Amino acid sequence: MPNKHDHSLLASLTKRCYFAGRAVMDAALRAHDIGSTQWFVLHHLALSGPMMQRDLVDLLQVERATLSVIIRELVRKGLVEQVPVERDARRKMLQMTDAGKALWDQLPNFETLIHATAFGEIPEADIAAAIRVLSIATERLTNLSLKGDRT
Amino acid sequence: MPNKHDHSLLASLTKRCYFAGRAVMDAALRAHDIGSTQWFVLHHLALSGPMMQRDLVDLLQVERATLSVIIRELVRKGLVEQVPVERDARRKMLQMTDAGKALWDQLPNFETLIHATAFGEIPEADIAAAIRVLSIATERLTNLSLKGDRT
DNA sequence: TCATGTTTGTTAGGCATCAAACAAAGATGT
DNA sequence: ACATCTTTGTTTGATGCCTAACAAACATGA
Repeated sequence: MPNKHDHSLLASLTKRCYFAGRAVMDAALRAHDIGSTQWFVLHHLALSGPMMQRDLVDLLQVERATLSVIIRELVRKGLVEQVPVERDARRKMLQMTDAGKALWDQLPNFETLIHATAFGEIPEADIAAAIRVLSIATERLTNLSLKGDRT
Repeated sequence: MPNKHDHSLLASLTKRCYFAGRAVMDAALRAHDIGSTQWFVLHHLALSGPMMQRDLVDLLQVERATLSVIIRELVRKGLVEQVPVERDARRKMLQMTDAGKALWDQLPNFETLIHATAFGEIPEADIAAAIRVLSIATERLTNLSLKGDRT
C-alpha cells in the first residue's frame, strides 16, 4: 500500500524535475536571450505556421494573461508579430518575423536532447506508468480547483 | 519502445501537475495571506523546531537567494524570526514567532488532503514507477546542468 | 599574522506563472 | 434594435524561481 511518504516524495520530485528541466533549457537559451516558454512559442509557430493567440493558449496550457506577457516580450524583441484578424477585431494572429525565423534556424534542437537525457533508456512500462499517474493527478487537482471556485 | 511523443507528453505533464498542485495550495492559503513555499517553511519549522536558514535551503531544495526572499516576507509578516547565532555571525537561526505559531494552528492540513486527492487509489506499482522515472530524470538533468557549467 | 579561499545571506534583475479586474468586440435572445 | 452574455487580450500586483554579483565573516595555510 502506498503511504504518505511516497506521495510526498512524488510531489516533491514533480517540482524538482520540472525546474531541473527548465534550468537546462534556460542555460542553453541564455546566449540567445530568450526564455524557455518563449522558445515553446517559437517552436509551435515554426512547426505549425501562423496561428491565433487564443489557440496557442490551449497548446501551451497557460492562462491568457501569462501568454499575453510572453508575446509582448517576443514582439518587443522583434521575433513575432501580432497581426489583426479580419472579421474579428478581438483576435490576433501570431506569426514569426524574418528575424524570428533567422533566430530559430540558429537554435539547436534541445527538445530531443533534453528528453533523451531525461527519459532515455528508461523502461517503456515505467514511462507509461508515470504518464498515467501524472495525468490522473493533474486532472483531479484541476477539478479540485474548479470545485473550490464557488467559495 | 518509448517514443518522442511519450517523452514530450511526460515532460508537459510534469509541469502541469506541479502547477495544478500549487494552484490548489495557493487557493487554500490565499485567505491566510501566505504563499505555498511560505507554507513549506512554516511546515518545517513547526515540525522540526528552530533551524539554520542554511539547512532549510537543503530541505526545500531551492537556492539561497530564493529562500532569502521568502524569509524576508515571513519576517515582514511577523510570522518568523531570524535570530543571530553565537560563534558565527554569518548564520541565522529561524524560528516561528508566537503569531506564526498561532497562524499555523489555524491552518488545515492540506498536505495530506492534496496528496490523497492527487495520488489516492492509484496502484502502488505505478506510484513507484513514477518515482523511479522522475528521480532518474531529475538526477540526469541536474548533472547536465553541472557539466555545462564550464562554458 | 595575513593573504587567500569558502560559506552564508542579501540584493538586483529577469522569467514564468496566476488571479482579478478591465476594455473591446462579437454573439445571442427577445 | 438593444440589452446582456461571452470571448479575447491586456494590465496590475503577487508568488516563486534563477543567476550574477556583493559583502561580511569564518577557515586555512604559508
